[in-house]
Amino acid sequence: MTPLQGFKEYLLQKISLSDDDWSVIAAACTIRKLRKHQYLLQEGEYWKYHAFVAEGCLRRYTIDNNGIEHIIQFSPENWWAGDRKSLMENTATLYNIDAVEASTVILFRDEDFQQLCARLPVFNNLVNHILQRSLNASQERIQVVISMTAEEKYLNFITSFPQLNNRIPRHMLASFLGITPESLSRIKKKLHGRS
Amino acid sequence: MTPLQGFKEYLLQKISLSDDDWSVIAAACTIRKLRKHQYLLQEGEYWKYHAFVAEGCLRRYTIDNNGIEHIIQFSPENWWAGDRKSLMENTATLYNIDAVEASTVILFRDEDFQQLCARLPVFNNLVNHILQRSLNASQERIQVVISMTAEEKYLNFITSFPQLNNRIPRHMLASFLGITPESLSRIKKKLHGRS
DNA sequence: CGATTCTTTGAAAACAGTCAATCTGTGTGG
DNA sequence: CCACACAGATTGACTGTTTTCAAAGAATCG
Repeated sequence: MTPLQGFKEYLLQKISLSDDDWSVIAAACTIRKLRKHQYLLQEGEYWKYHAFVAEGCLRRYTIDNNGIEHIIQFSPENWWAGDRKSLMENTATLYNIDAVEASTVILFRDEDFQQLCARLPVFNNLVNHILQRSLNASQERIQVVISMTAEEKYLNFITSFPQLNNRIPRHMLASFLGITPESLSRIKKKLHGRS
Repeated sequence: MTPLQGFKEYLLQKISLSDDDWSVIAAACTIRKLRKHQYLLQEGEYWKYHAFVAEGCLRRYTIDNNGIEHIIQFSPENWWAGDRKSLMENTATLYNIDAVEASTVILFRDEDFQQLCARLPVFNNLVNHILQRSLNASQERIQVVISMTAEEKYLNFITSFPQLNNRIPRHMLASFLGITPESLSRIKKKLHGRS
């Protein structure tokens, strides 16, 4: 299945589209392949797109003064990525986004995306819906990180995102959970006995 | 200034509205006064509104198995409150929302709110804009809690939200930062010397 | 292979949490 | 108006968790 077909299926799962609607959308799509570790966005740049992850997995993170990465979010296939803040406010982004695995993203220039929203109300609704879902997910994550111990956060992750657990290097999982790789290693040892 | 006038000013700061537009909006408003500690929403209930905080300050929090409160968010005047997840998915809410101070909120029933969005595109845009801002704020908060020590989180809070610092009891600030009241007390002592 | 990066392990130190007691301020009822 | 009760805030001693630093094993990639 091509990335575009994947995106079409994703859309059809959520909303109903005529063939015409789809051609309008498809016309605005740009496909970009990313190799593992390749940047989609780097701190200081200006983000101008909306990005749908068709294949692979991206991460969004910051780097602190000590050079430590802090992963805000993973975006596996069928999720969206980007930095709406940079886009909305036309400011330099504070985040880095790169590919955890070789990935394929579908890019929309913001102008095209806004036109799609204006032209296809159903598309606009979907966008809002996704925004709300993102906000919900974000707030659940806040609750997790302010209320749980390292071990609880790990357990919560492997039950909430079992499919991601195997795809992501441990040090990135540690960074996502807000703990050190050493701590994560010890927690795993304690829980699973080995490996 | 009445709560409704406050809301009107808030809107006019962000979007332009004709008098007719405003009367349509005002017609959908319900005003609710909350005493300190009074609930707007309690875990297990179904949330059906959109709520604008005109005066005072609300908090949204969960209570864990040990009976400890974890504050996800404060909503002072000119912010929105509620639980979109419960609203969207028609599920029992996982959160509690109550008044930190005596407060006034403006409530919109969801049906009315949707009608406003459909009827006034400019209102719909504002809602999206707020949603995006909320998401940005949420993600900044995630970064703070996964990357900073207790002391850094406290310092970040008092510089980012100086106006809130004086209005909120210390134990609630501790809960918001994800630390214990005792730890917060010691951090303050260390930093400010006293009080 | 060989080099780099990732992961694990160990020991020590820093950090934050717990429990219990004391102190403070506020508000209420006698 | 005072005294008391109560919730919130602070302090101290202790415990437990997590980090740090250093090193040794895996795994991965060119």
